[in-house]
Amino acid sequence: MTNRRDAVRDILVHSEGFRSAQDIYAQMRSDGAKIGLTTVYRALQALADAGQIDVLRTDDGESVYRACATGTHHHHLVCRRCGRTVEVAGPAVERWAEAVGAEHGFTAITHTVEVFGTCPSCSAIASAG
Amino acid sequence: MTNRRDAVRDILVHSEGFRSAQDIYAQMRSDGAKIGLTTVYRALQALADAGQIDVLRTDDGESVYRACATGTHHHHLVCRRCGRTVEVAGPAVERWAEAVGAEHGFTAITHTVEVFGTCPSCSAIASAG
DNA sequence: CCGATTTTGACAACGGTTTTCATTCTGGAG
DNA sequence: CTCCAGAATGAAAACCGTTGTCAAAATCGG
Repeated sequence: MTNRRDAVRDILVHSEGFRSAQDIYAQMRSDGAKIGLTTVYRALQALADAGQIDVLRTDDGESVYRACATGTHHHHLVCRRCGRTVEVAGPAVERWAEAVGAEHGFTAITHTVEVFGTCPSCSAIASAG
Repeated sequence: MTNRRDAVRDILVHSEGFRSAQDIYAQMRSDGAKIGLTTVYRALQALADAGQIDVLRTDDGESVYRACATGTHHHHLVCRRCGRTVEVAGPAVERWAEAVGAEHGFTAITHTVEVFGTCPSCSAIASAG
């Protein structure tokens, strides 16, 4: 039964930004779901393995997950204040990464790129307050 | 006394790629140094705070450190096989990150970029073996 | 040398993640 | 429906890197 897995994915699909496993677990429990933390982790791993969600590590070592709109390669622009996330394509970076790798004779280039900033709403709040 | 701190930095300076705290600790002990793991962590934090070393998280949540040649902003091209690291400047990425942020109205843009690949030596080994 | 301050490091605590293992659920066979 | 095998589940323990605690040791100023 992948019932729980679907439930976990559902949370992610309806979330704006990245969510942590514990976060998702807490929400499911407060929604009344009978699910264990273990199962949340397992569902998350399964989804990540299936390429249905993205995973990345925060600076404090927590894994965060997000259901991405597309299955294609892209990066994220994340608001450091509210967590709002925008998916961005970056042909320029892809080319840059390839070029940099090639320049040093490296092959099979991959890369991780994350852009952080303060979103318009949060900027407004910040400058107002 | 920053004796230990210097010792820790020394290890990093003479290392090719990124090293983990535990890794550094192990090496110092096997070199005969009388030092505690706690102190290694503290030294690493101090060095990172002083901007003398770079820190990043591996995919499995471990923090790894590296003494960088320059104090200016740059990124890393890391061999996924042997860990060899090349510091690369990427004006193009900087501009791209700024542009992407601005395009969505985000301010105070920062970014993390890491490029991974297989270095020439390791490529040779791989194709040979 | 003496006291104040800092540094050190063994050990415990922490927190997120993973493993363990007994229980529950599922689906097919009889 | 009952029985069984295999998969899924989840509570609790184990793990592991990291951080905090606190007493002992080193260092500095006088």
